[in-house]
Amino acid sequence: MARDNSSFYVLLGILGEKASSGYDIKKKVENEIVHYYKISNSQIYPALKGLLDDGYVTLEVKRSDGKPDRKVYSITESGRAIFREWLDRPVDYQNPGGNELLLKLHFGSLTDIGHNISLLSRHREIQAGMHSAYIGIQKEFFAGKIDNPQMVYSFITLQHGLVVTQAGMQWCDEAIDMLKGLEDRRP
Amino acid sequence: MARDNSSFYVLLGILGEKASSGYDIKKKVENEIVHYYKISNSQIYPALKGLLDDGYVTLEVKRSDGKPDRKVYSITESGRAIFREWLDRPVDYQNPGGNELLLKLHFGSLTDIGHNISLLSRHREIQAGMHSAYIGIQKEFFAGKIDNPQMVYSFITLQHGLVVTQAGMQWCDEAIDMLKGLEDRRP
DNA sequence: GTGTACATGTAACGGGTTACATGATTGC
DNA sequence: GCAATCATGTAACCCGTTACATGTACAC
Repeated sequence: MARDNSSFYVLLGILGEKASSGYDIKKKVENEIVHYYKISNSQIYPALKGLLDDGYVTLEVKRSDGKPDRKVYSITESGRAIFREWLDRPVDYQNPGGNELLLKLHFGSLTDIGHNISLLSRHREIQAGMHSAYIGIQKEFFAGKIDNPQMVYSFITLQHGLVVTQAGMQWCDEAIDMLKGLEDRRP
Repeated sequence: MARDNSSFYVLLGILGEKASSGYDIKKKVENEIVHYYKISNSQIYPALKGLLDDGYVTLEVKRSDGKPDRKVYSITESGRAIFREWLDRPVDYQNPGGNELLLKLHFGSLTDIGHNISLLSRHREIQAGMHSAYIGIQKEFFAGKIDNPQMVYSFITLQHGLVVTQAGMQWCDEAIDMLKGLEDRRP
């Protein structure tokens, strides 16, 4: 695949569930994945063309009178394979946005539970690492005095990091528990 | 200003505290603002040139033998004005990253406490709105059965939204309290 | 002699956004 | 008569990243 970003995989993931047109995909993202992912027409349509060129999808044009023609794309075996490969690859924490994990979990049922648990465990570790780093900085704050107006603002941004990483850890724990429950019931 | 993104304002904010070279700015961002902002050389150096052209900064070249020359930039009155104007402008929640609030709070001591409180209040409202939307979706989940493996993953991503917005609200409350404390002591 | 800190920059690329273009049908 | 929904797409732009280019001095 020429371009190797998450949007290609989102398309493949959606097409993996159901053959769809660009329009369908847009709607689906807007209705279901909105909260942590966005996609625009100028990404979707060229990307679909690219996927078609690479043989990851096939195209069928459906004519319907009254409404415009629909170009319905279906995933191929090689498309499924490359998508699965992406799903199973560890999350890239370098590139920003940070929603790649959410995206992969969204499609979590397309791989095995153990893999999703390990994605979450790794995320938990990273959050924990950041959290304890923030705790370290917080201790320095408390060692000095925090009455200085400039420091209050630094403290507030620090506090943000603390609260968010804390919440992230909590979320991971809950999610892992939930998946372990599933795993026990369906081994 | 030709380009109107946060990086320009970060530069102005840093220069507002102290006249610095591009190198100094890079270090400062790496040491102090890392957690929610990154900047690279290829942004800094052209941006400084742009600020100079627009008259928001002035340049003084300091020669030092042994080490390379330092190009030290100082903010001008018009630079301060435009920075202050940015600070006082409400956070743009459209553009992603979502760290503009953190950035503005980082420089919070350069505007008045009341303004920072209102930034935080607005943020709290937005978080609260999202949170209750998530609660609504969660109710739908509980109405049906969550045993379906596909739904577990949707539930997990939903849970992420819930936990994170919850934490965001908590953070806002703490921060607002802190700033109100300051306000009372220095009115 | 190897790496790190100091210091300034450019080129190419990549991914995403906004805005625009087109055009039929349905409901108010 | 106007807006919304269906449906596909392009062009321009913007912001940011990676990688590269160049060169000194000091510490190990």
